[in-house]
Amino acid sequence: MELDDRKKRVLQAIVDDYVATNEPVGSKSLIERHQFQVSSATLRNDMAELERLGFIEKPHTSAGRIPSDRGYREYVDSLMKIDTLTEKEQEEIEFNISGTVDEAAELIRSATHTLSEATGFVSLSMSPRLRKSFLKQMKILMIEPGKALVVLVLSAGVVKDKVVRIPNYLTDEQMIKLSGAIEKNLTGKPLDEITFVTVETAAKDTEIPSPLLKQVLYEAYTAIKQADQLSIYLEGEHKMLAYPDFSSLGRARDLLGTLSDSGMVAGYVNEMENLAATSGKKDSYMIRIGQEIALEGLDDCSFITATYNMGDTVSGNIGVIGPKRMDYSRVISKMDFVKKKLNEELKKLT
Amino acid sequence: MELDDRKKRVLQAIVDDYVATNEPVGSKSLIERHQFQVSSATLRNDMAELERLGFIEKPHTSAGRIPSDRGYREYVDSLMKIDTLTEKEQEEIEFNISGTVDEAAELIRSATHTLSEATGFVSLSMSPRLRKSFLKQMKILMIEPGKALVVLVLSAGVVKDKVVRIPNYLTDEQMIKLSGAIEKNLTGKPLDEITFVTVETAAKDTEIPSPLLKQVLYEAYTAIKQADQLSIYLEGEHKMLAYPDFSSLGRARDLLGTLSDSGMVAGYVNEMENLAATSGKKDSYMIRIGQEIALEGLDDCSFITATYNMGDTVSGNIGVIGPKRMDYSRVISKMDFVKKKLNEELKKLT
DNA sequence: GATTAGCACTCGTTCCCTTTGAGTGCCAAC
DNA sequence: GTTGGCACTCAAAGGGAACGAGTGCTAATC
Repeated sequence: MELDDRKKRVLQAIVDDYVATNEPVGSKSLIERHQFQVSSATLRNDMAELERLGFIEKPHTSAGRIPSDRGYREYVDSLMKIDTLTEKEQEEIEFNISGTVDEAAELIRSATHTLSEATGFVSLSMSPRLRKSFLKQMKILMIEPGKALVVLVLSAGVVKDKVVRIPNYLTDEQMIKLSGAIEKNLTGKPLDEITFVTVETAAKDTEIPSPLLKQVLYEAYTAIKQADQLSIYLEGEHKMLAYPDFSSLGRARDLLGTLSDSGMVAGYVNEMENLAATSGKKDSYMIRIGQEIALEGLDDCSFITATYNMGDTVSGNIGVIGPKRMDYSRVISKMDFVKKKLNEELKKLT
Repeated sequence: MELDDRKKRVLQAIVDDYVATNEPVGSKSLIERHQFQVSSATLRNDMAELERLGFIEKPHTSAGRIPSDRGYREYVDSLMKIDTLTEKEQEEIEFNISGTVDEAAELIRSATHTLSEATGFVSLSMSPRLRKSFLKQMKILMIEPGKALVVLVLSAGVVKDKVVRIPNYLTDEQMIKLSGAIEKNLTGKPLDEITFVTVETAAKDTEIPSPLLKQVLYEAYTAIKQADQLSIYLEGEHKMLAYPDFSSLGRARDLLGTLSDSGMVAGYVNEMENLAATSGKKDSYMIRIGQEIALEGLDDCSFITATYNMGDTVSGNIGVIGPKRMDYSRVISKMDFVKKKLNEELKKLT
């Protein structure tokens, strides 16, 4: 059931006006603000039809219309045109992201910060998904008797480490031999193919007594697995309080409560990413609107994410969470630009 | 101008009632809820006097009284009695803090989490102040040409590291020689006594060409200095929205906005700590009430901190931020218990 | 001199009623 | 298919009365 041209224009105008004013849009104000060559009565008919089809809805009988989730969906999928950033906006973003930082994690964080500043919304970033990266180096450093530091250098230029407990009477030499053996056998293997058995096999030809070995191997193994763990960084949560969409304390609380559970949000972003990857669609961004977001308290939000890349096999996400009554075009173009810059800077690091 | 006994009791009762009900307290309800052997008129006289002295105030002419900042101050300084936790409360806290964690940072974080859960307020922790800790080990690991990892093991059992850029043509051996030399000369020195010059001197007898050396030394030096940097962790900000004290969107926004600037909060906590240290007062906690807190948007909050210890020379802070209309006794006793448990667990780690 | 009963007064809160106005749906005419 | 007209709806804004918890003050009492 395709919408005819005028209905499309009407829907577009309603979304635009509602985003701009936060007031339900009536047929009359639509006529005033836009060049429709028909009367308000005609628009009223169109609006009744749009409502019947589920694109717009009424807060109450005698009010104007507001877009439904489906209406926003139609808008972002086929009605809006992504606008380009001004020179100044571009410069601001560039200035904040590029520069002196020379560690990936810090770079990603500064991109996230920039994203929140530029949009005025909550921004987020996921740590790079390292399961496809491979081991380049592994060192085990004795710290003191019973304690060692496992240092992993991964292909994406990432360094991870973890303090582990080891048997007291393990010597420095044994440690070096062991890490050498593991390193030799596992270098080049993607993290997600490393299992405890792989690690055990790798260490076979060291002449360390087996019970001792087992404990250290287990620790080394968990260190490797931990490197693979996702973490999320959120910024600007408090900015949501500035939007009238969350002026009710209850909504605001639900929203911030959910956002404070970073594990949950991380899981959701991950899910979005997987879905996008398997669906084969190759948009430069993913978007979820209102009830499409399966997180409590985000019914009035939209959730937009994009993917950044570190080398060939490693990627992560950045994203924005804002009121669903947002200027999608601006937000998307800003996020797109931040992503682009971030990718460029990440490339420089490797 | 000492308050007489009855006035003290009146002030105490007003704070207690106001904390419990969030309603301005009138002379009549005071008589009803407490066993005063005098009439309401007498209390009215006392209240007028307490107001004149600045301990309580009226939101408007025909309302009851609420404690002023000064009133709360008097209350926490001399009126309240710290109550003890129930078995169950203690167990809950113990359960959450002790356990399997064997890294200090994680332990501190879990204590912070517990603190927020137990009080229902915002909790925070500062990373340990490492400037008084000393270097135990230093290793520089080659990662790839031009990149190395500086690993520092500090006396408090803390491990810090940083990826640094080094000249491309520096060899592995040179690196080992260099880190050996630095380590040998700086081991046992407190971080805050290490300057660039110290590092430079330490490396003197390596035979590495000087311009090369300079860059690496500078990187090593910044790595050491960075280890000393304070960071803060905040949790439970959204919980503040649940309190009627912040039911006005504006207040809530100011509060969360300020809390989101973690550098600022960290600076403030640090200042509190320094002040307490120099003033020589040896309370187990520090407390700031309302306007005493020099941070925007925290006028209606109280800020309570305590100090945890890692070894002899290293310490950090944990703290709680809640509405100043809080049950101080409960919060303080909970924080005290969390601190005690945290200290115990930290001791086990070393 | 401290305490008390009594009383006029204040002022935020609550409730109810009216008015306003933007917006709607529907119908008959074009 | 489009339009002007019209009756209808309903949230929001405004006004005013009644309420009531609380106050300060005064004059009497212990």
